Amino acid sequence: MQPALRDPNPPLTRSVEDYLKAIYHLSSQGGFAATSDIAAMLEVSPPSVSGMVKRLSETGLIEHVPYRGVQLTSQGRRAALRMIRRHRILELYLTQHLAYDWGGVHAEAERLEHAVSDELIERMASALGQPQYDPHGDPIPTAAGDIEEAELVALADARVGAKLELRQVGTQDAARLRYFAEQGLTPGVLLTVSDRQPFNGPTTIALVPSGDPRVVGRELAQLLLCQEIGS
Amino acid sequence: MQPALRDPNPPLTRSVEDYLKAIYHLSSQGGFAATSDIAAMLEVSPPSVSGMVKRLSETGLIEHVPYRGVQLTSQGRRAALRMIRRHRILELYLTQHLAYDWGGVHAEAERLEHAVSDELIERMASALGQPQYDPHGDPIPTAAGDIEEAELVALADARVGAKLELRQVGTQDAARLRYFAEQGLTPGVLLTVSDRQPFNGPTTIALVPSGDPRVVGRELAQLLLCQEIGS
DNA sequence: TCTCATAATTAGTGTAGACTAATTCCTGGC
DNA sequence: GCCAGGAATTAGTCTACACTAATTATGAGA
Repeated sequence: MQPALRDPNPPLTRSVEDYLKAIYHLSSQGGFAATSDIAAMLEVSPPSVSGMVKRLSETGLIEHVPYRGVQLTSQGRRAALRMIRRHRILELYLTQHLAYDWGGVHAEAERLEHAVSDELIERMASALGQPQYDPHGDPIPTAAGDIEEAELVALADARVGAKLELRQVGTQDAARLRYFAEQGLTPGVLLTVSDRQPFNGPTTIALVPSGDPRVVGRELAQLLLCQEIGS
Repeated sequence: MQPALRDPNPPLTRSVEDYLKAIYHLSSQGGFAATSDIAAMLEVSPPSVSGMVKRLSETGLIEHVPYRGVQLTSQGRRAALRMIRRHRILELYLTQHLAYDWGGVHAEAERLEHAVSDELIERMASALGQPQYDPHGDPIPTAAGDIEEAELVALADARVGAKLELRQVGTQDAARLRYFAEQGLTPGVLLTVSDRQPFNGPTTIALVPSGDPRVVGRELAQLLLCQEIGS
C-alpha cells in the first residue's frame, strides 16, 4: 500500500480559523491586512504570521502580496464568515439562554466557535428564531455565507439633528461595554443628535422616545456605530 | 531578562484530557489500564500511548508501572472527573434544551467538553437544576469531584425474580441506543426479571408498572446496567 | 536621489503529539 | 526451565505552530 496521500481537504485548525477571522476583520475596510496588524490582533509574533501566511496562501485561502499584505480568497472569505456566524450566534445564545452578560460572552464564544458542530449552531439559531444581529448589534452572516453590509456612521461623526439607530459597539473592552450598558446605550436604541462641541468635543444626544439626554466624549462616541434612520 | 521559566501549571491540552478520561474508564474496574486498551479506546497507535504515558507520569497525573499499565493519581483522577462532569452535563443540556437525541449527543459533547469554561458548565447545571444523572443514566460527578459509585448488575446477570431500575446503558453505539429507546428501555425505567433461558439465552423481563414483556438477547442484556430495588 | 527607520521575511529552534519500524520484555504452554 | 508470541517500549520521523535573532525590502524625508 502507498504511504497514504495527504487529505486534500483537511478540516481547518483552530489557528487557521483565528487567522482567517482576523484577516477578515482587518481587511474589511482597506483591501489588505498587514502582517504586523494580524500579529497584534492575535498576539503572536510577526514571524509566526509570515509562516502561517505562507501556509494559508499555499492552500488557497488567502492571497499574499509580499511586503504588502494579505486578502482573503472567496474560499477564505467563506470560511471566515462561517466562523463569524458561529461566534455571533454563540454570543447571542449565551446571553439569551444562559444569562451571560454583554461584556462577558466574548471569551467564551471565542473558544466555543472552534468546537461546535454546524448542527449545533443551527439548532441554536432556531432556538433564537433565526436572528439577524448579535448582542453587539453586529449582523450575523447567513448559513449560506451572506452578510449585510450596513452603512454605519460613528456617533462622533454624525451630523447634528440626525435621527439614528445604534447598531454596533466597536469594542470588546468589558469596562466600556458595561458603561455603555449602564447608560442605556445598547444596540437597537434610537436617538437623535442634539449638539456637538467644537474641537473634538463631546456629542450630546437624546434617547428616543424617553428624551433622556446623554453626553458622550469623543473617544466613546467613535465606538458607537449608528445607522441613519430615514424620514 | 531570563528566558522565561516554563509555566509550572500549564492548562491541560485536549489530548491530555482525552487520555485521562480513557484511563479513568479503563481502570475503574481493574486497577490498571493497559497501553493497548488506551490505544484502542483513543484510536491511536500504542507507541503514541507510551509517549503520552511518559509525559503524564512526569507531570504527576498518572502512575506508570512499565509493562503493567497505568493508574490515575489523585490529581489525575480529579482532572478526569472534571472532564466527565463536563461531558455528562453537556449531554444532558443538549438533549434537554436543544432537542438532541439520545444517540447523537456523544460526539458533540466530546468536542465541547474541551472548550467550555467551568462557568458555562455551572450555568448549564443550574439551568438543568443540578442534575445527578446524564441521559444515559450515568452519575454526574459534583463540581467538587465526588461521584456516586453505584452497585450495578448487568441485566444478563440479574437473578430471576429481581426487581430492578435500569440505570445505565453501557454503549455509545447509536443503533443500539435507538433500539433500546424504541423498546422503552431508557434509564430510570423499572422492571422485573421474569425468566432467563439457559446456555446464554435471552432474558425476559416485565416493565413496571405496565407489565409489558420484553425479551432481551444476551449481548444486549449485558449492556443494560441495573440497580436492584430494595423491598 | 539617497538614506534610514520600520515592516516583513528568512533562518534556525522548540514542543506537543502523532506515526512506522525495530527492539525488548513478559508469560503461558510445553 | 525454555521459548514463542503478543504487549510494550525505544528509536527515529513528521507536521503544525509558536518563538528569537538575523536579514532584507519598502517608502518617507532630506
